[in-house]
Amino acid sequence: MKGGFYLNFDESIKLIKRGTEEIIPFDDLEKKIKSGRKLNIKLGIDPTAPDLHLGHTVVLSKLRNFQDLGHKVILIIGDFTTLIGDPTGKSKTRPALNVEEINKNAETYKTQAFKILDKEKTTIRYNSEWLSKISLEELIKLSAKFTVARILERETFSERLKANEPISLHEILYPLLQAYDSVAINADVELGGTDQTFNLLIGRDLMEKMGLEPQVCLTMPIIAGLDGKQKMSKSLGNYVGIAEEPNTVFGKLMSMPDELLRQYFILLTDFTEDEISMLFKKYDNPKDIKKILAFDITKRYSSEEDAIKARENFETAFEKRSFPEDAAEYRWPYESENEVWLPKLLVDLGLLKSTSEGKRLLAQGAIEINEEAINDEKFIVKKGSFKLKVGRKIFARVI
RNA sequence: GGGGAGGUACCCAAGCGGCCAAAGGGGGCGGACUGUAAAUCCGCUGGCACCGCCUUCAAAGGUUCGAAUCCUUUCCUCCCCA
Repeated sequence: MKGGFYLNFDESIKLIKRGTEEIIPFDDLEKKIKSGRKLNIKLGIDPTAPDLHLGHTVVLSKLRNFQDLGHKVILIIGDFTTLIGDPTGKSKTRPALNVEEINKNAETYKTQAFKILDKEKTTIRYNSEWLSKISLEELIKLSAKFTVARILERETFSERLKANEPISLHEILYPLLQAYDSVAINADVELGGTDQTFNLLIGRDLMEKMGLEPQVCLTMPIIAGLDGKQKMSKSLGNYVGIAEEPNTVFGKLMSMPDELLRQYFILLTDFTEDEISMLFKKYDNPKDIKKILAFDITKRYSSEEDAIKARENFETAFEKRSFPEDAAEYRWPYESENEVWLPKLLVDLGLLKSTSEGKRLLAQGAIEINEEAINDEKFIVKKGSFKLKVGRKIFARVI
């Protein structure tokens, strides 16, 4: 996996195909690979969501495959297109971001993406570089190459139309601009999730219309989030971020639905199909397989040491339901007060949002101090060191 | 440009002068049960030292003892016609 290596044609194709949803058209990909050229592999990045989650890694890992085969990856930061915001999957128009936010997000993105990509083999471009220079005349000529019907046939738009939801005029330009990126860098292959199929195809179309060798569109499945139903996304809260605490990553993965196990293995790890099948044969309890998955992914984005700790933490906190050794430590947050209403303390420690919530949890017997449930809504805590458990997931040592 | 329908809590959606901190569903959280999860059952779900007070029903004003509900203006969305 690490570093470049040589594979013959069939092996290369096999590596590229693993886990993909569609390659359009597959023949063109074969031709391009056969040519022996160093290919331009494009991925467009939306700088609105700085925190990468496992959903993003699916595509990034595929890019990494291309890098390992010696090709050139070009990440395009959509600093210009973000003025529009990709309408894909959105029922609402997005607010535009300002320059500082975009730059900050792009930086965060880069640091996280290089956990997967080979920095040396990655080129980063900002699409304002060429898009901001397009004149109105050029834009008109560009948009003349596509019909309204063609653009509106896309699901996102047609659904919104049907549902009487708004579509702003500028949103329909988005696919065109993304397509223009492909022209600007002369892409050979563009990657994306299946939700990007339409945009990728428009890129292919435009390249052809402008006399370039059209790009191959390669789509990866969109992985379902921890709820097992909707796609993984930060706004839905069903995500596992790669920069999250090892304990969190491990814990979240352990709470995913069983049905997703196989898919996660294929798209998020390097286990081969055979190895995965072996695991399923070897273990009866999906929990054990999940632990292997959680361990592998935690290790991938943190370290082996962290992964071991996270696994231990999980075992003590959830399997044995005892208090984890390395629970986060918190200092008594007051200078003069030596005792305080418990919900107030929880808020001041940043563990809860409101005292009302704390009061509710108390009423539900969800808060424990030194492993003893507190049921008194008016409970006063005294300064000193103690173990605090709130609900199932929050553990803290107050000192 | 003309006519009509709308904007309610995280989301969908009731309410159309007081009994509304606002039905119902979804989601989330907690408890039970488990394999950690799913499914199921029960409970909670604006804030505040909290049997009371404070801020919420697109925004700003107004009517009223009293407004999410009535009036005015503004902003936003959809539909039909041109």
